[in-house]
Amino acid sequence: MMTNIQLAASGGTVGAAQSKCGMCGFKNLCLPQGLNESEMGRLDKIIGRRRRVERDENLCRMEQPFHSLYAVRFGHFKTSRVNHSGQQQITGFQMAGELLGMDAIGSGQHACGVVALEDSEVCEIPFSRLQELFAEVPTLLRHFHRIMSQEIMREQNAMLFLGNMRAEQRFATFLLNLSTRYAARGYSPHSFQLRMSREDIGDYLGLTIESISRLLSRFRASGWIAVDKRELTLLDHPSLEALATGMPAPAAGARPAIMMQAAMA
Amino acid sequence: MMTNIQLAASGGTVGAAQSKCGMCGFKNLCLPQGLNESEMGRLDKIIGRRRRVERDENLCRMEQPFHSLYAVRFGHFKTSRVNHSGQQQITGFQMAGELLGMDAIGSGQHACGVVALEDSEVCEIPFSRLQELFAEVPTLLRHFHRIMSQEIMREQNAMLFLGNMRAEQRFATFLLNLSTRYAARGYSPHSFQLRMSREDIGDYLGLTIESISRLLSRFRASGWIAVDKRELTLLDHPSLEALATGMPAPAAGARPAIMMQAAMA
DNA sequence: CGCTTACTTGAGAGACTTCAAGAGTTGTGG
DNA sequence: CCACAACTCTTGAAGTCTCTCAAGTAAGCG
Repeated sequence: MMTNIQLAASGGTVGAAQSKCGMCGFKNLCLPQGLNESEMGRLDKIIGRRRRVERDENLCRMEQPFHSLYAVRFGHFKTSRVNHSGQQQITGFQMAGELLGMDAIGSGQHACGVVALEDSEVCEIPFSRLQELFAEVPTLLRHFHRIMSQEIMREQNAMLFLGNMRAEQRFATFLLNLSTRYAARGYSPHSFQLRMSREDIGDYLGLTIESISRLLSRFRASGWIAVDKRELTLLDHPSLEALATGMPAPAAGARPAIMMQAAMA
Repeated sequence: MMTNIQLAASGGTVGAAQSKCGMCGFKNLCLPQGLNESEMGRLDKIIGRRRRVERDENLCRMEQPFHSLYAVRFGHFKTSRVNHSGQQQITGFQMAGELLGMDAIGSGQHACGVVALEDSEVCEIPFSRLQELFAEVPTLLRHFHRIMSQEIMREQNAMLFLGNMRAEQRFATFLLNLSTRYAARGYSPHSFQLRMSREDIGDYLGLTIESISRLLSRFRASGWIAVDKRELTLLDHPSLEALATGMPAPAAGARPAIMMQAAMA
C-alpha cells in the first residue's frame, strides 16, 4: 500500500522541488489552480513552510487568533466546533488540495478547531501576504473567491442533509461524496479507507455512533458495501445513489446526485 | 406602524440622494462598511439599480446564471434549496444590510433560490464590476472577504443546531438570533414581526410546521414569549438564552450565546 | 496478558413526524 | 359589504425513527 508521503508526491519528483506548488500533484485542486508558471512562483514565495501535523494533533484550536490559511498537502483533517453544552459538531473532513481556515477571516479568530486524522502535512499560507498578492495576481483573487464560495455551498449542502434527510440518506450521501472526492484525486472511487472514526462520522451527520455502526451493518447486509474495520468498498453505486437522491427504488435511470457530492466536500 | 419604505430611509433624507450608500441607514452593516466618502462614491457608481421585489416574487431562482450580488435595502428574503426529492431546505433569512448571492460565485450559477417575504428592495451589485473595484479599493476587498467568511460561519452555526440541538433549543436559538439582528438595526430586540410563515421556520430549522406551531404554544404557555399571529414578543430573554445554550435551568449567571446569535444571521 | 479504545448489537424510551380534523384569517367576486 | 374559497395555523392521536442505556466483542498497545 502507498504511504501518505508517496501519495503527496504523486505526479512530481521527490526532493526540494517537491515543496513547490508547480510540482505538487494537487495544484489543480488547490489555490494555484489556473495560475501560470510565474504567478505560481510568486505564490510559492509567500507560502511560509510545509508543516507536519501528527495524528490527533491540533493544527489549530477554536478561538485561536487567525494568521494563516492552510492547504492540505497530504493526509486528512477534521474541522469541528463545540457548543456551550459541550456537544461537538464536525463541520467537515478535508483532504489533499483543500483549504482550511476560511471561517476565521471574518472574526480574526478560528471558529473551528482542526485536528489531523492521520499523520499529515499542510502548506501554511500567511493571509496578510496572500492579500498583498491578490493585488498583483488577479487570477489568484478570482480563484480565491471561487473557493470561498464553494465553501459556502459545501456548508449549505450539509444543511440540506442535516435538515431533511433520514439517516440512510445522509450516510449514502456521505459515502458517495468521499467517493467523488477520491476520484477527483486519482484514487479509486470504489475502494478507500475511512480515515475518521464512527464517532466522527456521527458527529458530522448529526447521528450517534451506534446509528453509524448499524448503518454500516445494514448497508453491508444489503450488499451495497463491504466493510472491514475502516476499509470500505462500494459494491452497488447505483443503489447508493438512489438512496442519496431519495429515490424509492435503486432502479435504472436514477439521476445521480453529482452536484451535491461535488460540493459537499 | 412604520412602513418598509420609512424604515429603509432611517437616518437619511428622502429623495434621489437616498439611493446612495452614504445616505443609507444600513451602510455600516453592509458592503460599504469602513469605506471613506470617496471610496463609497466609487461603489455607488457600480451599483446598477435599486430593484423592487414584491412579496413572494423570486429575486432569482436556483441554477440561474450568476451576474450580480444583491444587498437588501429593506424588506426580508428567504434563500432556499430544493433537493432531488423535492424537499426544501431554507438556508437563511436575510434582512436589511445583508448580502445575497455569494453561493453563486464559485459555480457561476445560483445554488439558492431567493424569494421576498414581503415587498422589498435590493441594490444590484454586478459582480464583474465589483471585481474591478477590488483592485482599486483594497479596503473594500478586505471587507468583502470578511463578509464571505461570516457567511461561512453563519452556515456552520446552522450545521451546529441542525446537527445536535433539540427542537426547543433550535427554536430558542432562532428567536434570539432574530432579536440580535433587529437590535443591530436599531429596532426592538424584544418585539418584532415574524416575516416568514411557520412552514418557512420549520424548513429552516429542520422541523415540521406542526412542531413549530407546538413550540410557539409551549413557549407561550411557559411565559417566555407572547405571540399574536406573526407578532412576537420575547418576555423572558434569560430563559430563552438558557434554553439556547443548552443549560438545564434558566438560572441566573447563564452565559449568553452572543457569538452564535451574532453570526447565525 | 491485561488494559484501553473502537466498534457492534439488542432492547426500551423518547422526540419528532405523520395523519387528521378543525379553527382562524385573508382575499375575492358578486 | 358579505359570502365563500383558499390558505395558514393549531391541536390531538398514533406511528416511526433515532437515541439512550447496556452489554459484549474485537483490536491495539503497553
